[in-house]
Amino acid sequence: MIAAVVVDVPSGSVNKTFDYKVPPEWEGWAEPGMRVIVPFGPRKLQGFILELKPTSSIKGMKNITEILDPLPVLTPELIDLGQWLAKQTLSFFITTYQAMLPAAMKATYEKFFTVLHPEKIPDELFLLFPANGELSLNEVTKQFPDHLKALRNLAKAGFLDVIYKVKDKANKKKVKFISIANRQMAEEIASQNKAEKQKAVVSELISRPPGEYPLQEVLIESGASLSSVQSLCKKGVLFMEEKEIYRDPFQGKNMKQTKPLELTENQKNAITPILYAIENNEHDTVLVHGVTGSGKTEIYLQSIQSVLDKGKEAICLVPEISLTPQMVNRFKGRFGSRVAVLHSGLSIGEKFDEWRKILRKEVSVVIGARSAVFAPFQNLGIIIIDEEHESSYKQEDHPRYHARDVAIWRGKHHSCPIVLGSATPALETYARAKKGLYKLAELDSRVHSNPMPEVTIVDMRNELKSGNRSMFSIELMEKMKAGLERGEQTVLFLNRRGYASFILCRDCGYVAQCPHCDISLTFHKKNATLKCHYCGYQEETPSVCPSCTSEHIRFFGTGTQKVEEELAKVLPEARVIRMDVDTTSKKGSHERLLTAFGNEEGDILLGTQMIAKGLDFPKVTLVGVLAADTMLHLPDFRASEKTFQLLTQVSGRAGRHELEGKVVVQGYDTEHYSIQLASQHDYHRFYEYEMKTRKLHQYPPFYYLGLLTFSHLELMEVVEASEKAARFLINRLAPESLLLGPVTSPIARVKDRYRYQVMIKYKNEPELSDWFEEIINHFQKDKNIKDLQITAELNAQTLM
DNA sequence: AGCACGCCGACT
DNA sequence: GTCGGCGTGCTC
Repeated sequence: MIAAVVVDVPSGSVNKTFDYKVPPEWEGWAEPGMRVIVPFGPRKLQGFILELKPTSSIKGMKNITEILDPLPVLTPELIDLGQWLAKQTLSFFITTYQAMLPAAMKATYEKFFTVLHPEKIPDELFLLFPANGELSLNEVTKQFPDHLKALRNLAKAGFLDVIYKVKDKANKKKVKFISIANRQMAEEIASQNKAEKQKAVVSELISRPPGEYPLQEVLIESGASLSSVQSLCKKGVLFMEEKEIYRDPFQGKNMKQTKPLELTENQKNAITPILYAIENNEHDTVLVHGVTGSGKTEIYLQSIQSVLDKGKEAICLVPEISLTPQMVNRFKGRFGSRVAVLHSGLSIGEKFDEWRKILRKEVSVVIGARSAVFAPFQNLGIIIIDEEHESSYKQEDHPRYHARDVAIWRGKHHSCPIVLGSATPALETYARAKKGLYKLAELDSRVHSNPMPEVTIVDMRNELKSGNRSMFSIELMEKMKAGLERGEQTVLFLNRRGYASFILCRDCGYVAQCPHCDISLTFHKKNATLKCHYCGYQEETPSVCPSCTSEHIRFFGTGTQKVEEELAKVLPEARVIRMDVDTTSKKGSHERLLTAFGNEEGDILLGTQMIAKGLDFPKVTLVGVLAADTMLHLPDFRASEKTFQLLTQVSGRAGRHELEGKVVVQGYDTEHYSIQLASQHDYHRFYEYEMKTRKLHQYPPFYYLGLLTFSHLELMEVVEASEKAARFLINRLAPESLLLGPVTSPIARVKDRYRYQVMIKYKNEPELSDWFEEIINHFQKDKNIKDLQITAELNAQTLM
């Protein structure tokens, strides 16, 4: 039997399967989707079996070295999905398969020297070898780099052997358990008056119901040490066993059991097409467009319930789930231990454990971030994507997939519904729904029919004119004070995107720039440094302007720290909880701060993007947006859409329960339609307006956006390469397609590399993927241009 | 991606 | 003469 294997080498020249013989003893065990170790040249590599076949035309095939999994880790469906995805995203096969699995399953490689002819090895080198005879090349490089050469030469001469080892990153967590092996002996020891420690251990176990207990726990309870337990095991009184356990990130947390809520008329209408598709095993994509607080989550939960009732499985995607422990609690509360949670806040090991629960069919619901869309369920009944417009559903490195596309692919495969939920759907999504490609369910009122919060827009230019130079408008100040007096809470949102704190000279206008990238440096107060967010370059903050030596050089822009300081001045009695990258970098701090705010240990929650979504606190009656328009001027055709979405999300944090909510939006470009329409909670008018703009400028959803980006240290090289690519494409594109460029990228230089791009706006170019591939291959082979980097995207979300 | 093989410059 | 620089091409 022959196995076709993709190997763990992300390179174009080996982006195919290699045939290996399956040793007879593994026939019947080996299956497509299993990870294996195979010899590859002189090395050993991890790989995936994609296919088993009886014959092969390859001469001199080698044997598979080892099979790593007892069960396939990729289902046949995922194997197909990977092929499609590789083509779609112009990625290597191995890259797509690795993206589907938890990081813990990726291999690490290590080389070792072993001794073949001891008599030929000088003593000083011989001494380096550990007892097991395997000397790690890595260790040598680190500790005795001087000996490296000698060892290499000995290997070349054949006196040493080099062996290659493939290891799993995966560490199945193991814990020792003890139990009573012989109860009669145990009771004897417990009644004796010698060996106090042993007696304590045994008594502890006798006092418990029969069964196994974690060693560590018993030791602590009895005050004994490991040696007493070991001698008891030797005597045959106790039995000790190592067991694989799951790390449980939710250990010790009590989930309140929740019951399905009665749906409103509105919700019933929305859930009908979903339940219909579930009932009839039909694929359908349903967009649930519901204003904030309209009860989308309850629709998700009840849809999932109906999927589970049919014996099927469900995936629910949420953006960066660690941001909403509330959401996890609701799922765990409804479905208990049938839920696995996959999000970026978990350690590699924790993610691995959650994932294994899915593979072993120990759970039937997964809630998680983007990559959870690959959960290896085999009987999938629904995929829900909450906040479907979120840009985090698009992976920004290879494979550059969009979870929405993957979900729909899987929905077709399993004949099951895909539910997209949002208060502010992506324009693409809403357009498809209107066209009838997706079903549209509108939820236009909040569950408790409490009104949408009243939004006031404040033009900060007027504030400045009337002499208010603080960062809070009179209106916002008064409302904050009033809320404080009533014992209510405020959320202050600072939109920092496109508004980094940069250094500006007030005399000559000099702005500190990164010497390696075309971008201004960001001021970090912590150690008074200027940092580049693209390449990590750092320098000290100058005290005089490097350009005109003026001393009037200072940092502009508003950081959360600065807002916090200002708040302390104007509202000293308010307790402020600040949430930003600085205060949430430690694991769990995020949740802790939110819990503190929920327990009313703070009056004002001040933060950036991370507080915009999903928070639901009854006492919040005021939301302040400090700089609503900073994103509008970014070179991004989605700027208006993103601003509208963000303002709508933030406003939605106010007045979700009995108390009425108010929102104050501050900005400088307050006439802008995305600010005006967000304040009126009018998605539909925003949609109409924005669609006109997109049509006018020929952007998505009217056209797909293909993007080729070239980068090189030499400007001339990128210009030439991108022009060549443009010429290649222009002859092939359909007449209604548009080719723009080559032009410099919005960020013209990153890490000293110049960046040029070619943009293709197209409606239907089935061969574009092939042409992109051809271009990439061409430049890869071209020996006249070295070190040219090309990235290609068929459906670019941004131009940066 | 690695690694071997192979062909040219600077050393014992 | 040889050690080692990196350009080239292959890995079932």
